[in-house]
Formats: sequence, C-alpha cells, structure tokens
Amino acid sequence: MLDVELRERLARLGYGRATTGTSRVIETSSPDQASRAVPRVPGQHRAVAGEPACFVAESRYAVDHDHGEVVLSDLLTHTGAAFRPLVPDPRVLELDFSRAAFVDCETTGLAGGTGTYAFLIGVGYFVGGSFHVDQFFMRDPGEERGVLLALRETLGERNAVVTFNGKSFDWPLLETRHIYHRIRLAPDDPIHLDMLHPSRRLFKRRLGSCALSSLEVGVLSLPARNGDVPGWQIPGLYFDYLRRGDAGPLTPVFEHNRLDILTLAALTLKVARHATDPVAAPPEHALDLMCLGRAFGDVGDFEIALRCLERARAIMSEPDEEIRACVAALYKRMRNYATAADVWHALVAEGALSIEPYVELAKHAEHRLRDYARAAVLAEQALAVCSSRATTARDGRVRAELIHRLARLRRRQGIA
DNA sequence: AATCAACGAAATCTGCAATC
DNA sequence: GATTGCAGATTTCGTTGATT
Repeated sequence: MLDVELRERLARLGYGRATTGTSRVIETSSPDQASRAVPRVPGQHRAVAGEPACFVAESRYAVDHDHGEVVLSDLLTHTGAAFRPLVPDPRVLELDFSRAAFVDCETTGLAGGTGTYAFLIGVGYFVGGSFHVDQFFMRDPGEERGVLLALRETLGERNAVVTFNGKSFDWPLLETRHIYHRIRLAPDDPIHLDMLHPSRRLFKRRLGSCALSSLEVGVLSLPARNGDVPGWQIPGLYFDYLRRGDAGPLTPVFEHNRLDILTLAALTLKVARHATDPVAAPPEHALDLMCLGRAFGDVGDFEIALRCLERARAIMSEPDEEIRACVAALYKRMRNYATAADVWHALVAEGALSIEPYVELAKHAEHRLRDYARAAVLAEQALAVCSSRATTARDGRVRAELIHRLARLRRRQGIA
C-alpha cells in the first residue's frame, strides 16, 4: 500500500516510469482550464500525469522560414565544431543542433535566489527541418510544478541547450526552480552553448553593446523591434496579470520571447557560418573579420587567422593601423620575427599612433639584431609618442618600462 | 540586485644569453 | 660556473557586461 503510494509520488516528481508517457492534450476551450485567461496566441493545454494542465503557446516555422537574412534550417548543416575558435568548452564541439533546445525565460525579476521564477519558458527546437517554438506559461505560481513537468517532456529529449547569457541567468534559474520542487531537470548537465560570449568575441569591437537587441540589428540586419516590451517592464506586466487576470497585456511578452528564440537561432547560424568558413562566408565588416582572425590566432590556426586579417585590411575603409598591428602580433606568435618587424617598421614609418610598434621594434633591434643604437632611437620615439598624449594608468607603466629600457641601452652603448 | 564567463592586467615561472 | 636581466609563456586576480 505504502509502496504504491510512494511509487505514485515519485512518478509525480518525475522519477518514475509513469512520466515517460506523453502528455494528455486538453483543448483550450476546456471549461475547467479556461477559467484563467491566457493570451490569444495559438497553443494548447498540456498536462503530465496527475498535474493540472498548463498552457503552451505553439509556433511552427517551415523549413524555408527566414529570420535575419538566414534560413533557420541551415543550422542543421552545422555542428558545435564550428565554434572551436570562439568557445573554449570542448563539449560544445559535440553539439548537434537537431538535438539542441534554444531556451529563453521571462521571469519575475533579475535577482537570483528563490524569489525569482520563470513564468514563461520558451523552447525552440528542430523537428525534421521545421523549427518549433513552445512557450510554457505559468498562469499562477501554484502551477509551477506542472509547468516544469510539461517542460521536461520537451526539453528532456534534448542533450544540449543554446541560450543567450543563459550560463549566468536562465539555466541556473531553471536549476533552482527544479530543486525547489524536487524535480530532476532534464537534460541534466547538458552541453551548453551560451551565445553571449562568442558574440562578444566577434562583434564587441564594432558594436560596443552586445545585448541581443543590438546584435539583432547590427548582425542580423533586422529592423529595430516596433512596439517591443522593454525587459524591465516584463515582471510588472506579469504581476498585473496575476492581480487582475487580464491576459491581453501579456501578448507582447509572448511575442518578445518568441522573437528572442528566433533571433538566438539565427545568430547561432550566422556565427557558425563565419567561423566555419571565414573565406567563403566572411563577416562583412572589417572589425568583425579582425576579431575572427584574432580568435583563430588564439587557437593556433595561423593560416586562417592571416587570411581573415588580410581580408579585413582589404575591406577596411578607415585607417587600418589596428588590423596591421594584429598582423604583426600574429607573425610574432608564429616566430616569423622578420615579417613582424617589416609590419612594425611600416607602421612606425607612417607615424603610428599606438606605441606598440615602436616598443616591439625596439625589442627586436636590441635582442635579435643587437643594434643597440637603433633600439635606443626607437625607445626614444616611443617615449615621445607616450608623452604627446593623455596619460592613462597603462601609459604610465609603459613609460616607466621605456625609461628603464633606454637606460639599459645607453649602458650597453657605453653612454653614461 | 545575483551570477558567471571572458578578458586584460599583474604576478610568477621558464629558459636563454651576457657578464663577471 | 654563478649571477643577472630579459622575453615569452603560463597562472592568478580583478573588472566588465548581459539577463528580467
């Protein structure tokens, strides 16, 4: 007797076999479920064994659906291996997008801890070539357990998640809510690609801000969202809904969440393309190419890095000093000091604004060419550049190093 | 407000070469 | 041969920024 009861309770907690079956589907018009309004968006109520049903908004996109200049299903031609130069976590290389879930949560606030919970959990995933977005909605905080168990049926079939800032925000939050309800989060310890970080790596230099909305405009060329809900308003809109029961004002929140998922998938594809083949599918902006070149250089792919930097120079309209400094730094890392010196030399000859080429050439002259007189001249030039401009803390240090360097060089030349 | 990965700067280690 | 000083590599520490 006790055994049966225990089994049932465990099943409800998501540990038993009972929950492996599919949800029963309840039509939206079902009278007992319609008691609390939900936004007028396509969807249905889903319930897991013994739990009250929760509302799941459903959007389906055909194989050829495009969003931000890309066709989402093209992601299936890529794997996580594309992100090798941009993501240090080796598990990401194994990521298979047909088994991944794109996750984004709308929550009752930004603060962590038990006070914050997700009232709308958007999950994007591929079914065949088409892309589905399911949005699990909590009509009442008392419904959370049911929402998490329904979520489990969709998410549990995946072994990877793709998020935006989800390593810091969405995923830990979902973990906390699952622990609170003593439900095992599935997938447990998934492969996690957090697109914030590779995006920063690639686009920060050009765009400055790497908020998802900035990337949407600056990378995917989508128009700025018209009438979109600002994130800070979202918790308030949900609390109003809980008080008044009017679901209308939540419709734009569903829309916001749905678009965030589509943008996340499109951004993932765009970055995957650039990083897979920077020659055939290069970023169109010189600064993005420069960052991509740096990333390849950092993982030791010098040939690809050089090609990125050369192309970046070719399409750069403004002064390209920064890109050339990258090229020189790359040759130095390749231990091709002669070529590096040629590049620094050209920069110095043109009166480079940055001190780096002067300092690097001074090192080169002293330690490789053993031309102390030349090294001293370069160190002096570097000092002059240093003093000719506003001094930051860093400049102060570089200056001190240069004075030290110059003193040593004069000793070596026999000058007191 | 809480969190966390990435990045840059600073600190430390390693190996080489000059000097006495 | 021991000491010194450097550059480059590696490790550690602190800061930044994105999420609702």
